[in-house]
Parts: sequence; C-alpha cells; structure tokens
Amino acid sequence: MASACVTEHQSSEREPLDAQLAWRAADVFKAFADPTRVKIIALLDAGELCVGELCLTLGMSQPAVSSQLRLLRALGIVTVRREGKHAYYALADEHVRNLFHQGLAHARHA
Amino acid sequence: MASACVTEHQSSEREPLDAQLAWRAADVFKAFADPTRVKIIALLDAGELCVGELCLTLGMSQPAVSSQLRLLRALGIVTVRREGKHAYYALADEHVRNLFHQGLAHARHA
DNA sequence: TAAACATATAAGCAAGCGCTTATATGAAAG
DNA sequence: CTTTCATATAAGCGCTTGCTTATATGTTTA
Repeated sequence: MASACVTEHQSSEREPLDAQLAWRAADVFKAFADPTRVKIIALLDAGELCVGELCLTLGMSQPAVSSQLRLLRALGIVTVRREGKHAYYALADEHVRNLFHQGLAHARHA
Repeated sequence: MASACVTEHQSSEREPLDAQLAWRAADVFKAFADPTRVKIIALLDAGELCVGELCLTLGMSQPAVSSQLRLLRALGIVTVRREGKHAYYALADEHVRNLFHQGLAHARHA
C-alpha cells in the first residue's frame, strides 16, 4: 500500500478521523451532492411541496423525483406529511437549511 | 415526463434553482461526499501535510490519495505548496473549513 | 365495487466514481 | 549524467448512482 515518504517522518503525528464518523459525514454531504437534489432542496427551502408540484416545477418524471425524495428522507434531510392523496415534503430542520445555504453561497461566489 | 398532480395546481408558483448554480453547488458538496476525502479534509483541518504523510496516516496507496487531492484541488477545496520534492496540501479558506465543520457536526449528532 | 388519481417501488441500463497496477514527471543526491 | 525519491498521471475494473419503463399501493370519487 503506502510506500512514499516513509523515512523522513516519525510515526503518525496525527490520527485519522474515526471511520464511521467519516462515513456518516460523507453521507450527509452526499445528500446535497446531486443537482436534482439541490434543486429539490432549494424548492423545499421556500416551504413544503407535494410530489406532483415538485415534478411539474422541475420538469422531471414522478419516479425520478420520488426516488430522490426517498433518499433524502432516509438521510434525514426532509420529512413527509401525508394528507389524503398527497405527500407533502419539507426540509427536516434548521441545521439542514443552514448547511445548504452555506454550500450554495460558496457555489455562488466560486 | 411529469404527469401527476397536474390539474389541481396553477402553473409553477415557484421557480426551480438555476441549473448551472445547482451543478456548482452539487460539486461543492460532492467534494465532501466521500469518506476518504472527509478523512483527508479532517487531517488538513489541523494544518498542511504532504502527500506521503497523508498516505501513511490514512494507510492508503499514493495514487489513491493523489487522485483525491487532484479532485479536491480542482474543486477549490485545497491548495498546494511545492517545496523541493514534496507537495504540501492545505485547506483553501475559512469558508471551506466552516462548511466542513457544520457537516461534521450534523454527522456527529445524527 | 370500480375507476381515477397521487405516490411508491422494482427492474434494468448507461454513466460516473474510487480503487488498483503501471508508468511518467521532476527535483535532489551521488 | 545516473539514480533515487516524491508526486502526478493513465488505463482498467468493479461498484454505485440516477434515470427510464412498468407495476404496485393506497386514497378519493363515482
């Protein structure tokens, strides 16, 4: 495996991040790491919407939107509220909202 | 494409996020969306390191680390400082650092 | 009950990603 | 110049991902 630069440095001065934590952090960011999901989150940022409204606004098929919502739900980014035939999705909490805004701001400048 | 829920809602009350911005935002988050890159960023969060030190600490091959660094560099997450035979990598700015910390905090709690 | 509607899920496929092995570049030491 | 060392890049492969088409679930209306 690793073979470079071995001689010069004493053994690991820094500890790598706990593997499980690294996975969880990566999963959180992965939720925002797709343009479709970014658009969905941006729309929900203005308030809850049902699946059909998301499909119309995004111009995307219902299964495509539904499966992204399923993923966002599994990662705790959005919540569902079912009312009759409709399922209304919303951002889960302020933490999610802040993280999204911060990433979006970075994208705007760069 | 979209066919659901059409009758009930008037035409697009909300505008979808600009496509190019959505892509750029997704790319920013994509930089943090892999456990290896999360570990690299966490190590660089404590100060600059050269490639060999990263390989040793992570226990990963040099090409694997190098290509992740290449990606992070392309996305503006890290910077390089070359000194002799070594290449020292560091986080690009405070904005990046804050975004990372916020995502990590969310991962810790959840 | 049957029909219509909103949403969820399944199967399949093309594209992207992260690693590996092998090789190239480029600087320092001999 | 030649060798050695640190890093970069290339090619290839297995795995994941995001869409599509087709179907299932569940709720409302007739």
